[in-house]
Amino acid sequence: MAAAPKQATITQVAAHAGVSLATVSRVMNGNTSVDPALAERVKSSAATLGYSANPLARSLVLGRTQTISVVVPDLANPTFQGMLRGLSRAAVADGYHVLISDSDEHEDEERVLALESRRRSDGLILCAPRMSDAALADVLGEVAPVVLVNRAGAAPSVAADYRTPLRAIIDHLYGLGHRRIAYLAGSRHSASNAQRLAALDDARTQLAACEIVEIPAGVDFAAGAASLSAVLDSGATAVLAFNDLTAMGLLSAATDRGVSVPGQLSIAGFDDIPFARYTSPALTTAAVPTSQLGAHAWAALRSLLQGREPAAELTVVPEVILRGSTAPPAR
Amino acid sequence: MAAAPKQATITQVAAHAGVSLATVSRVMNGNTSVDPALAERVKSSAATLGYSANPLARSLVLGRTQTISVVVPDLANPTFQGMLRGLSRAAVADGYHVLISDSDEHEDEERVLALESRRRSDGLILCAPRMSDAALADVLGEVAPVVLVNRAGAAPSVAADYRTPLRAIIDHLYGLGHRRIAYLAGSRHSASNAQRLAALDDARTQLAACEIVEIPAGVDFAAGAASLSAVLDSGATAVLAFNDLTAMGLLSAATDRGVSVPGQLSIAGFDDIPFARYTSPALTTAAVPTSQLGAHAWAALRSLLQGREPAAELTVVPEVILRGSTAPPAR
DNA sequence: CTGTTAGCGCATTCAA
DNA sequence: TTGAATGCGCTAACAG
Repeated sequence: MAAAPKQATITQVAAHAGVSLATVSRVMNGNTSVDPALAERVKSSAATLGYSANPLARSLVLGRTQTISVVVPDLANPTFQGMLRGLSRAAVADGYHVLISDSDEHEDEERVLALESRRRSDGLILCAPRMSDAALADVLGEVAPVVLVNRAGAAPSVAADYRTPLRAIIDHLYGLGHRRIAYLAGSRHSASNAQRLAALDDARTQLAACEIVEIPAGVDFAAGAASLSAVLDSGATAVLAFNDLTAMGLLSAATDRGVSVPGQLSIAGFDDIPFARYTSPALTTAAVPTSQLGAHAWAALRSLLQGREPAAELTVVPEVILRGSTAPPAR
Repeated sequence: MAAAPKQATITQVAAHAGVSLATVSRVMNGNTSVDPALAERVKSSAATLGYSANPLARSLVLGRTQTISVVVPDLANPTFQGMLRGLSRAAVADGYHVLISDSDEHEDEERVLALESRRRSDGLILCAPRMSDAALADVLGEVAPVVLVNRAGAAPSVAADYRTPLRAIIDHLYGLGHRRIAYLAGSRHSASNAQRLAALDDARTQLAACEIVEIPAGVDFAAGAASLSAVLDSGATAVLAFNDLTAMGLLSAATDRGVSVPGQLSIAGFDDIPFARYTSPALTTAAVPTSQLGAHAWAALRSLLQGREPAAELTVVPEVILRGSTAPPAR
């Protein structure tokens, strides 16, 4: 039962059809300079023998595998899941296969996996948020063609724009009348952090009398819940959470403590994870189009594979989703 | 920039070291019957040239690719994400690469992808819940060695046990004093459905005066919310939802309608999705160890690849997680 | 212990 | 238009 199914070879088809290997190869590859009658005979033989060319042998002689490799830090991370799906479907639609590697958030593993999987493929899509800039630059040359995801470097990249939608959320809150807003900071090393801080700075300088106080929190539910006291002490009437999980933690803690949302406190998240619409009240957030991000990554890599230079940096802009967790401040 | 990095070949290493191809091959593969001095010279040459064997050429001559393929219906489905991670990490630990295909829930696509990706790998792990038994049986022979996930067939399989934990949840509710329990039915075609119904039947026959009423619902949040009226009309004091999403929908609707949970109604879900612990009250549910399921799938396939026959069917048992959404019935 | 040779299965020159 | 020969890069017989 464990036996590999035996596949017919081109030699067998040639013998069956009474022609040479070359002719079979020509027919299978749609070369027109073959007598129609002969071609038909070959096709029939191929069909009865259930033949199709061995992709390995083909790869070896053609120098391309019709496969791309993808390295992600954690397959269980929702960010990469959507990305991977968009990527996979787009690549499959173009006749490519996808080799994945989960680096388990381990940096040196990232490097090894990238190099190794790249040799079995025609190009690489690299999600390596942890890797140092130096290490990244070092690897990039050895794995070209390569496309980076959510990270800049000496290679084409696709990334989500965090700055624009965060600023849009701030404008939304400001428009509702909020003048003192708290920002629950998450991971400082996150590639998106600089963008978020930039959006905060923009708002501070461009919006009259708009104060934004930064409160260290974290990236998960517990961090959000734990920050409630600090938020209340800050005097803020609205909160920008680092992500939806943090927002939900805060929302949950607020509800437990009898702080009404959005009556006494408005809360906005980021990411639009599937559950964001089901909290009470539903969460205002920004939807990162991860699937689209993956599709773009493939498009960029495909350009590279075809010898064209894609745009150096391609950006997808998350859409702000206004729900019930934000409203005008009390009184 | 799009140029592929040029890799040294075994011929170049041989020339550089002044030996034959065979010797280089022997050294690279750790064959001990090589003069230590020569071996050292070869290694040094390989190092300076940055050589490592072309995996494609190796695959062709060895007849194995050190790669396995995985076909899933939807990469965005949480069930497969954990599975894929467990699988990927386990396979990588054993020096194997993973080729994935997302069939986009399309049955004929499942077949094609399975066949095609299988030819680029040494074995297949197939998640094909939609495929008919006949179509499955048809494919199975052509893709061996193969391991099925969450589905029985003429091949080794790994699956989650839905019956035992569902029964355990029922016992939990019965133990709390509930005697009339509603079951929110989901997808009838689901492979797990028969198991759930079996658990229900077991309970009905083995627990004295225990009524279980079946209410058609669905598999998502909206379906759960929509079933509230039917649940209340049924006179049940506790509910077994098809999955966590359905449970959360019901919980949300109940809260909105002023029905206290677990005071007036106990609710249990299934799956333990990441957010289940963060609802108010937190959800009693059963945690399907998807990552472990993936690791088991790899272990079974590895056995097959090594010529051993693994257990025909390997089962992981979800652990029941008791949280705040279940309690003794009112009064 | 080392080198020579023959494929793995295929695409593609070059002749015919 | 077709067939014979060459090689993609490597491993594994087979000699020496």
